[in-house]
Amino acid sequence: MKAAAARKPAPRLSRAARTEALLHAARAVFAAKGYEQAAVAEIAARCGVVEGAVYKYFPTKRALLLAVLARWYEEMFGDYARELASIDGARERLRFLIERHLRSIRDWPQLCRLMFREVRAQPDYPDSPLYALNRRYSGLLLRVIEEGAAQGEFRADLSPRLVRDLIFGGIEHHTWRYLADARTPASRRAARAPDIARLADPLTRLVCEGLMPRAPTRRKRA
Amino acid sequence: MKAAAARKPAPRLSRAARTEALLHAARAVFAAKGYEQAAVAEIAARCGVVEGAVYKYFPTKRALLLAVLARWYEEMFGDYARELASIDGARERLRFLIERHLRSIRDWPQLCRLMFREVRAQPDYPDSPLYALNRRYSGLLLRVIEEGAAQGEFRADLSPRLVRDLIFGGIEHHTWRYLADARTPASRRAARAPDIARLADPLTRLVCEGLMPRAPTRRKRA
DNA sequence: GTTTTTGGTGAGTCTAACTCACCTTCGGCG
DNA sequence: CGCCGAAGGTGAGTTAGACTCACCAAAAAC
Repeated sequence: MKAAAARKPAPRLSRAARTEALLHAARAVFAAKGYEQAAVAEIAARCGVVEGAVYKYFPTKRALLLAVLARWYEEMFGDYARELASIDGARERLRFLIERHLRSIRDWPQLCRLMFREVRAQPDYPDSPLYALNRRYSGLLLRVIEEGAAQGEFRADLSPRLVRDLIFGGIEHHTWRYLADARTPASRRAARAPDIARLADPLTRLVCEGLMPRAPTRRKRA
Repeated sequence: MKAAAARKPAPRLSRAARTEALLHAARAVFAAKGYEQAAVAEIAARCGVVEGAVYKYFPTKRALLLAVLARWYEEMFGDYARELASIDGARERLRFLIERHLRSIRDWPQLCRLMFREVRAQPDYPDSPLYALNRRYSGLLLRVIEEGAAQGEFRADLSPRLVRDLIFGGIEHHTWRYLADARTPASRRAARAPDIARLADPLTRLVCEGLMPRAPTRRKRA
């Protein structure tokens, strides 16, 4: 009772600083509660402001979510392209991207889940900046597949987009249980994180070599 | 003005008949509007009853959704197992299930979307009857893969579950744009339905043979 | 020191899921 | 045929949370 339901005086920040604080708090609350269960009032309270203040910075709750995720995307995939450039061979590049994708899901299951469930499913998604960010990201994998096909390391009779979607969709589906459960600390105990070391390699093999056995598993020597 | 905002007299149905009518109306409304945009009042109105009446039959809006989808699942996959039994060869059975899955998505994109977005992502899903139905369905594909491996037609060094998830997840991801857009008749014009004939085969080839070229594409003769 | 700009407030409105006390019709039973 | 209990249906609530707005006060501009 020391605060005695204290009325809030008023801290005061610049627009940039307040935006930063709101994005930080919003990420935490969205990650912990999911979109619908998250209350704008709680995000505001964590910054020491009142609910109405949030709407001075973001027009809607949804816009706040999109801003949180855009920030995360930029943090995350900032230097993927650079790292990728230092890897030789289509198959090795493929494996790298598969492993990175798995790692993103393992490390940020709640934000991935928001991306999959709240953003990608909405009709306004194709026009949002997040769509552009996602295209840039998934374009990395697409280009690896296309280049692999152009140089004869991959077969050229399959749509690169189909291959890309098989990989991303397959990973998402395989890790879905973890994505759905890893919300509260309580449930995270039950949901075991995907073991990247044991997943990246079989996945790469499956995509590259297929389900049917190869006669002597001949490996091309460059 | 001919109805003059007519007050509703009162039709009256048995519990079974009213439940049926509500499920029918709810499927239409959920399919057209999605879960959040669907109003319980509208579902009720389509049956000529008032909103409160719905809650005599279903405890929550969500329970109504689950009942709608459970009904749909049962309609849909009633005789899959039987049809599947008449097909020989793991690869052919795989192709059959891939094609059927694509067909379900093409024919019921809105309900698939509800399944993916509203049901599967919820924490109560693993305890719901829908989860059991889905396990039964996806078990068909899993068993095809396992049997194919047991009989040497498929390689045995890959987790069957990983293969299954790659297929289901890949299909879902590849058709996502259609799933997300095919809601209103207006938007369905833009979202072209997946061409099953042009998708089932490459998908089967990709999964079976892999991304890397095979020397002479040797096909086993049984 | 005055004015203007802008961060912040708190008391609203609005919508839609859900509740509840009551009404009314139907089927059974003397 | 008339009563009565059960069950379908009603409509006026309650509640929660997103969003709005008129106003205030501190900082910045002049």
